[in-house]
Amino acid sequence: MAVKLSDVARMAGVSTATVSRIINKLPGYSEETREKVLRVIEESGFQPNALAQGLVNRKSNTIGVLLPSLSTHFSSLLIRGIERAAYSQSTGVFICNTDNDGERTMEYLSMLTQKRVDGIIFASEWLTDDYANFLKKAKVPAALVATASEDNHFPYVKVDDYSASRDAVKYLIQRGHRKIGFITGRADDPIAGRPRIEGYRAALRESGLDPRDADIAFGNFHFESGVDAMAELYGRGLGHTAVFASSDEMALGAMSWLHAKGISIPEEMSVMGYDDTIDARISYPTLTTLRQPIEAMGEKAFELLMDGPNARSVIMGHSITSRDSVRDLI
Amino acid sequence: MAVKLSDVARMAGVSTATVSRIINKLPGYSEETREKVLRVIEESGFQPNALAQGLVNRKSNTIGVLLPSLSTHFSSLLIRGIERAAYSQSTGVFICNTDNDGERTMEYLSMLTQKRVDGIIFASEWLTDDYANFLKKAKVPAALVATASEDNHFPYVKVDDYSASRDAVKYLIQRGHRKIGFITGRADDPIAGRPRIEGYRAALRESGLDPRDADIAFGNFHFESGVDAMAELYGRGLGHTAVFASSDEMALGAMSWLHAKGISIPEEMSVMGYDDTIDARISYPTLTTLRQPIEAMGEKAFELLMDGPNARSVIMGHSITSRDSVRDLI
DNA sequence: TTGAAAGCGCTAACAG
DNA sequence: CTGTTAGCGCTTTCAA
Repeated sequence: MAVKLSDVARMAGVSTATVSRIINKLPGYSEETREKVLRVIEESGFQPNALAQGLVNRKSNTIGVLLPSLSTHFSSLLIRGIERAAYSQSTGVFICNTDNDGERTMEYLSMLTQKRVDGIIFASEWLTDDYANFLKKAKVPAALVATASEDNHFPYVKVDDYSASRDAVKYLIQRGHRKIGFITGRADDPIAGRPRIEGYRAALRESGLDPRDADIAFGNFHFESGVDAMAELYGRGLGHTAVFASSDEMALGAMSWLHAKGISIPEEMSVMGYDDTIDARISYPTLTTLRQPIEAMGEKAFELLMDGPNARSVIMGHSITSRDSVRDLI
Repeated sequence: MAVKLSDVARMAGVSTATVSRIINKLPGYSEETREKVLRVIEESGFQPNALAQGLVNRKSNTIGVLLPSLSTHFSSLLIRGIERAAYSQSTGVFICNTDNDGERTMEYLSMLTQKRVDGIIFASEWLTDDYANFLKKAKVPAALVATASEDNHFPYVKVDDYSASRDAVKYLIQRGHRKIGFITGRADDPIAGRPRIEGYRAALRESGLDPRDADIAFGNFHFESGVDAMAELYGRGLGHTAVFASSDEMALGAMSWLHAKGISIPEEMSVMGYDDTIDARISYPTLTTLRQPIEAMGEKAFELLMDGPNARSVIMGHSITSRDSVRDLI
């Protein structure tokens, strides 16, 4: 069995209370005893049992992160941000891949509350009433990142998807594009779907252009769906000179289709992405994209959790990273 | 305060022992009491405190995963595999990004043992004596994935890097390539460096070709290093018709450089990768690559952990995924 | 089939 | 400055 606090106490000839004070850096002992105890700890290899500590302190120094996918660069960056912030506060991070499955999500929610995590970060996925109710009943602090919830009860951190999408399209318009296709999430997606579609339309309208439904094709943010959507869009023969995709991955999918058809980028077709993950750097040509500060959003989400009840939602700024996939038509 | 087991016991008019038996599905109660207790649990929203359970059971149903990076597809796939296996056994996964930093690694090792994880999976990074000694002293079960250790004390799961590299190069040779460049990790890397270099050389020699040091350029497995290595290799003017890179990411880097120079792939230069992550599918042309079953390796690593002392290391099979980046010269 | 009670490893009054 | 002791929420003999 591992050495425990009482062993240390005995070996050092002091009480458990004293050892506890020392390892927790509380006041109440002489420098002399401190050194002695520390030496015993060192020699014995004592590692306090965090389960016992958590039990009495009602704090596990642990959080959970729920996300719908582990395989996108978006997730990776988010996790990195969260992990970095958590590490700096000595807290452990449980990762939970929900696979977009309601049942898995509920089971993870339950597991995390049983493990008495100090908070839960819910990422990229719409927070349904079911989830929200569970969290409220279990009284687990939660923060949302890159999403929001029905009733706005939980603090969130995200970019303004409407403005971001609008700015991206305006960027293309400024460069002389008039016929702009859009590959995005479904309109019934209240976060990455509808607002971005509305932003796209607003940008066109503000420039006196006419947004048509046929200019839009739908995907699920992953590569393959970008390939398919580009094929569909191009097949409609609308004469687009540029296409804006709602994720870098879908933009790469679009580019892949264009390459395969021998349509040169950006000479014959400009492509713009959304996110600015490393996908945008590894593509050829490199991808001009709407940048979300994903890693910073992850860090911020952790902070929201730590802020407790007085946490305030934050809208992070977006920006445009210009690379080589958009042609200047002017 | 959350409702606890003793609350449930009181409300159901039974003892805590009985409730405990019921939630743990142990024998020793009538169907009638079971139903009553279950109803109370349901109505009260009781969630057993896993910290308390862990304290008495000496089992936390939790593992830790240490990896040097979170931002590669390799990591993502590995985590997915581990998480899937863990989820199926109701165990939580702490992710720990060491950033290839010894100090962070040691701190995480310490955090994980304090949290009394049931095991630690150590990925992609050479297990130094320091780490190994810590694990042995703390008596935490550990398993290695995509790596191994100095003293071979811990079970591991990996592919045979030597054979894999050799097979990849033989594949190129079979397609008529004679001048083959190699972009790989440093020779002092005992896993992804040296063995792959030796495999490369062996393949050449076995075909009567002469492996030269100048045919090799070094990278760190990431995209940018692939770009640089390709530039260097090409600059040497050795007339390569193919280049083999020790990671898909580096292969994409190489392709990016070739694209930029107007060198067509695979017509003027064939490119082959290693891993078969989604990077190989999103590139254009799609990448022919040496496939490691990364996700399965993750699952297997978890199983090794659960197998306890009688876990046996396993070499996973590799294969070659043919796509469009290698030209047939025959 | 059930309950009383000791104990898992630690913290925090409280007393000295 | 230091020790005693009563929990934290659960499991598990042992006895009934």
